[in-house]
Amino acid sequence: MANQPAVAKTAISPRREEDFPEWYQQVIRAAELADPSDVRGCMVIRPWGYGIWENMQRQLDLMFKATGHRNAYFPLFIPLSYMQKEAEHVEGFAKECAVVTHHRLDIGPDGKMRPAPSAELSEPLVVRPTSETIIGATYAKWVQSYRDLPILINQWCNVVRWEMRPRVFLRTTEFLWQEGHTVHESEVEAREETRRMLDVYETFVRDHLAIPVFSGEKSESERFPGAVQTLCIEAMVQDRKAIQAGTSHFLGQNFSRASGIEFQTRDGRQELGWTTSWGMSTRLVGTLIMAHADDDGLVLPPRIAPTHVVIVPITPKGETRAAVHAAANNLAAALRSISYGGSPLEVEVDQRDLGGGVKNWEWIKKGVPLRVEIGPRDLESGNVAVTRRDQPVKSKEFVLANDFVCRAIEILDSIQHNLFDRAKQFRDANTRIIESKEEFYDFFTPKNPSKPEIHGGFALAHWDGSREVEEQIKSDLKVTIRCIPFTGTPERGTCVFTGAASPQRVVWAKAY
RNA sequence: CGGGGUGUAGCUUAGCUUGGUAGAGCGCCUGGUUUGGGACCAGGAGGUCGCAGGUUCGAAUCCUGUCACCCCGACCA
Repeated sequence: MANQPAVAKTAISPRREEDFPEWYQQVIRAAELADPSDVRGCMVIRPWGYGIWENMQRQLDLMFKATGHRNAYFPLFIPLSYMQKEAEHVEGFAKECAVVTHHRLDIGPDGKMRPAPSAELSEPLVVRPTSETIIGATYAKWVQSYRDLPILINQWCNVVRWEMRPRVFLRTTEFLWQEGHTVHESEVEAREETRRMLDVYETFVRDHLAIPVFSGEKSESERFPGAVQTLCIEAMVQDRKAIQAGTSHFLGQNFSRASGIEFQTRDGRQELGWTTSWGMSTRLVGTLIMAHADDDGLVLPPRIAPTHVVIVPITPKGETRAAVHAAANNLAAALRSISYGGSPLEVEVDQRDLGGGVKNWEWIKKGVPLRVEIGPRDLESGNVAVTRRDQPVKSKEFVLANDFVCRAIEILDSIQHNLFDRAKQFRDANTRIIESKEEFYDFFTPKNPSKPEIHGGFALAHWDGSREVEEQIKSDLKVTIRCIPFTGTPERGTCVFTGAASPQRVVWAKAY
């Protein structure tokens, strides 16, 4: 007998605990979500990954429409002068802007193509890192009266931020996102909008991505450049780091002032509009991966999966092949007639002439919620073998095909809830109330500094509100305040670092 | 932009010290046996060894330059 390996073979290597960043890359590769591109910092989003993004878009779009928003599209290019309009905004984005300076190529003296010196733009164009400025300039033309308000617009588009250290989905130079931009008559209304859209994100991430979040406000140092207030939702992924899953900004009158969004009020005065902006991006795909995937690959919450059920026909003998395929297709048809989350169940029959094991493992790595095998033995019994992706790989269950059809939605819902519960349990287990500086430093210091193990988590600790403390902690531990959480009953206390008064606990963590 | 490292087939890589113009595993293709946990047998395709120059009869190997990428620091959805 050969030696049993110490740990079961996993589809993804290394495992999460061995090397989390490398595991993440391998999951993306194994699940065929995306490829790194020849252009540094950019990615090719493959159909399986794009399918997930499309489902995110579809669901969020419904939610935006339901809260009164409409889609529009604004230019990719922003005149350089627009970027200068809001001082903090310029400072925040200047270091990561791609700039277009020419509008033609020609052949240079060395015989190679180059931007034609004769075709230099009189004013350089910035590829949008976000669209506040150009949308603001447009809104300034649209708004004259309080009757023109509110303006509630969203756009789906790509943006470019020239990042030093790209990582697929998490931090790419070009990424896809959604940016909402609204103008309101009053501060109260704009603040309500800011909070409403954060709640939309929280609901979406909880109910569709099965990820629990802390929602709250950013500290001043983490605020969006130019915003008065930045709200966010913060998730914990499996290496216990925090990741911002969505943000909503109350911009006050800063961008209105910069862009000249002015309107006549009900009592005849001229007033600046109150604006908001809010966004979430393809980063959520990365968040989803790091939140739920395991050592065998991706694990998709059913509500966001491009395919809910994959049927794998097992056809060992030639004479039963046709009958097995027919049974598989019948089952698929029955399942497709069921509605799930407002549209038909997505069912794939994998008829490729490959071994059952090979096919199964491919779907495991892609994270399909339910796998169903139909083989010759099932033709008479009417059974199918069902495996849930949230259960161990070999936990196959034989059930009557008809029963499975009846219970499919129930099982998917059960997977959805199980993934959420699992993620919440993980987060709660790694969220610690911390009362002293020593405890805090201990929590965020790995046992093995040369090759840090997965450690830390969320620390709920009192903070005196000073920027100095934030900077000290960041430089000592790379830990930052992820948010000042919304809480019904703030618990007063004293800062664990300075002993000064603290109005409430804040969430600290290492972050992506 | 500072410090360190690496470039050989789609991926992981051997060979480099001691020059003799490429080998493996996985993947891919063909045929067959298979198919209910990643199968097997046989055959096959794929590399101007990052790029440019130099030394040499001869360079993946030695020298010079250059480019790219990775890791660690400052920035970030």
